[in-house]
Amino acid sequence: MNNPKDNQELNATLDIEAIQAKWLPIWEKKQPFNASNDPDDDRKRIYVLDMFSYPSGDLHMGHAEAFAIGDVVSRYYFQKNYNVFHPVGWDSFGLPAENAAIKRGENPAKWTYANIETQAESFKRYAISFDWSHRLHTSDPEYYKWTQWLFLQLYKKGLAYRKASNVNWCPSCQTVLANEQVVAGACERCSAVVTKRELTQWYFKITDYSQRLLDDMEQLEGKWPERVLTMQKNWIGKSEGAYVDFQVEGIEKPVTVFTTRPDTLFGATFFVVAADSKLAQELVLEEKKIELNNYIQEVRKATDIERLATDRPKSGVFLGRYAINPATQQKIQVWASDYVLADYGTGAIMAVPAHDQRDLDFAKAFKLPVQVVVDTGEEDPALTGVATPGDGKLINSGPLDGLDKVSAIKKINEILEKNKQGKGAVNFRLRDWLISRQRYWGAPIPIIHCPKCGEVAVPESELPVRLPDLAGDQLAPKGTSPLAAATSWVNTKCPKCGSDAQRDSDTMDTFVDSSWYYLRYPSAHDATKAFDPAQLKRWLPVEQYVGGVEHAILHLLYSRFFTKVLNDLGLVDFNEPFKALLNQGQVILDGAAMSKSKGNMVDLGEQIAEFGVDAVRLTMVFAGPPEDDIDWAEVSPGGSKKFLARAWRLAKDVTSEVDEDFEKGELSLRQATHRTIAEITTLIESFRFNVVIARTMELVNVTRKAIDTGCGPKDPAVREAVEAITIILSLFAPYTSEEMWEILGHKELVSKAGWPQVDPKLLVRDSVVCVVQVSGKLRARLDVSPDISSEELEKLALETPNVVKILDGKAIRTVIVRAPKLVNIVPE
RNA sequence: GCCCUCGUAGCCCAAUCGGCAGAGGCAGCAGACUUAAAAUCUGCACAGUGUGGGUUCGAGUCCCACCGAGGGCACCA
Repeated sequence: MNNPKDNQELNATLDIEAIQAKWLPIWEKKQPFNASNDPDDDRKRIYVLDMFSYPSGDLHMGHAEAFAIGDVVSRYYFQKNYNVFHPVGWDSFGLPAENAAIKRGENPAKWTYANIETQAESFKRYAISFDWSHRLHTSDPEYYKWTQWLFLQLYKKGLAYRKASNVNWCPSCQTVLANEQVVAGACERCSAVVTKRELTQWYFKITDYSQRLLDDMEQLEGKWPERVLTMQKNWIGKSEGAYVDFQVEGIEKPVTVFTTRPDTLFGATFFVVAADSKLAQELVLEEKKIELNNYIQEVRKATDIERLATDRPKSGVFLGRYAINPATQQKIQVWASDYVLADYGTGAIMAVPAHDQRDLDFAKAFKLPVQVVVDTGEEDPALTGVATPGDGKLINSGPLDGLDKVSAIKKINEILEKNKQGKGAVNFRLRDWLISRQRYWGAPIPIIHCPKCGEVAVPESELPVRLPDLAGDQLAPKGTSPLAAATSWVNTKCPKCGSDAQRDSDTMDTFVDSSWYYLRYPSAHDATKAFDPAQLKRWLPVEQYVGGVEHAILHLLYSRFFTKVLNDLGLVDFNEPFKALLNQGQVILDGAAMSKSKGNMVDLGEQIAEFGVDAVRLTMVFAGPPEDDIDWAEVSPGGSKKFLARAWRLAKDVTSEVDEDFEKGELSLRQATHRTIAEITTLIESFRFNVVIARTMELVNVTRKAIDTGCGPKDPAVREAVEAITIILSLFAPYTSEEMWEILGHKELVSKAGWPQVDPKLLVRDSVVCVVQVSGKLRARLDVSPDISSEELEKLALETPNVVKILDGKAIRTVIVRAPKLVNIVPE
């Protein structure tokens, strides 16, 4: 069809390097993605946010996936002519910078800000549709000033406090960790085995918000991944039950326990307190003290991982004392054991071995009595060694006899309350958030310790409390904060009384920084306040948040907590920060997470050099549903590259003029185009981007055929199809689509093109295929009008030759008609 | 141990309400173009949906059991 010269021209390959070099400076100059703050701009507004980056080096494959996915959402709303706010920033405090600084003998700022610059350049090259004018870094004093200010607001409300406690200690990071940062007994960051230390630390009182953190999830239902909501629910861990008071012989005040099974009170045959609790020390008889303390020593030696092993035999010490079961008036032994936790409930339990496996294991180990009080129909736990925690009829329980679990709980709670021996109660697994860290590269806690006045808040006018300029060995971990050794910084005057005082030398967990950054973005450079209420009104809450599931119970829980606190303080007028959440998966290789130590890293820069930015982005989004992991060994960036070149060639083939009247175009291609647009619109809004791309590929194939063997390159329908393809591709492949848009003769950027309008007339089909089944088996296909009546369709189906043959004169029991798509004939 | 999600072609993945198992891609094969290769274009083949039951006119889709994979929680009383 074409002479060889033309052929060469038509098969020209897309020079990716060249178009990247061509468009990057143009975008840089035009900044097409800045949000409008014009009060008269009445377009719909939308805040699209990606979880910000930690500047540990250049961008990697994980960033490439997450930001490619977030960018589809952002660019889609730009095309829909929304006023989109899609800001960028860095979570730039944290340990990796500090460790690098120690190695290099520098201040962490140097490494941090160099990495930020590298990532910023990479983000630009990767063509993420950011509004760069609101850029922030959490390690800037202009930012952490407000982190400190927020700490003080919480402090004033009694939501930031200091207490001595047995805390998680990471021996490798040389700092304490929050509960959320301990994963299966190991440090979330470095995987070192976490140990316990008795230390005085700062906490945020997140437990005050347990119930609300649960209740408000109702707003997120359906808009956050189910998995994340479940994880948060589990983490908050609400248990309903009762407090029950036990008298202990020789002790004045009763000891209270928390139980979820007050109905089994008559089966409580012994009593256990946490070995490492104060309570154990109060209850232990003098002559048992040495034994108890030896035991505690033993327990302390065990790591969390050993402690958590479920097959570990129960251990404990009899404290020499007896408690009185308030229901049976029986004397029961009081023991101390490490299977009871000091910081959950009251640190003491009533043990019901018949109906709780842990208690039964303990009873077996120390030959304590077992009393069945619920008849579950199962065998006697004392004989089988298997506790029966299920529901059944209460027995051996006086007034509770014959009741089921729910009624028994209700009744015993009434009795306890009447006798002032207890009451119904709720307990949560969630612990307060430990926020102090014994490291340098974080926001200093704005508190001064005065020998006369005690804890004194740094006056707001003196914020920020800047970090002193330390470097290299000065930052080396010593088990206490490096700031403590910076004497000229630590030593100060008490703001209240003026006497010699010392600054708090701990810094805040970096999760504090990230708990409010989304509030800072709209007024990122406002030096007078943390965030601007007018701007918050304009943009918040975040409409669509995009990020990894690894933050399900860290950043996402903390941010929800912060928002609720600020809501209570009257500083924000919403109580959930992120209306919708999209979790992207990980990029893995050969079924395993990529890691430097395994040496199976895929380098993003190399992938981009080989396939181009667009092909890498397209591959990330086409690989599968966004939340699935992408195994880079199983996907084909080469295929993406080929597809993009194929699409680009379409643009080159179009020979009609820019202002073509599409109405004059060939009908079947127009219908295909409009059907694709209609379908893609709903697919994008449900995040099914892989299917969007598949549909686009289909349209490319159809258009190719139309050009080569159909209506030809000059038909207006071809231009319409290629323009639609170009605009759709602009969500995934910014460079290729920009180039295509220009080839098509447009002067504006493709990001300003606007989402193509669907003409409903073109969605109507003049005939559809109707499936005719006999007993559910496909027997014929009919071409029918889409608005055919059921009666007519049934008649047509019954007349179909093949159907007549299959039925063979048999009587018909029923005919199911789903006009116009299906008829199912069921013979007797 | 408890809870959740998922098992569709050699591979990655599609399949509104239960209604023709296949849209798209990778890999494969064949052809066209080419001196040849690459590139490009065209065409082809491949599974009956992890297994066993059940509900239904009809099940990839709903229910039950089992197997397998992934994830979460895990001495939280």
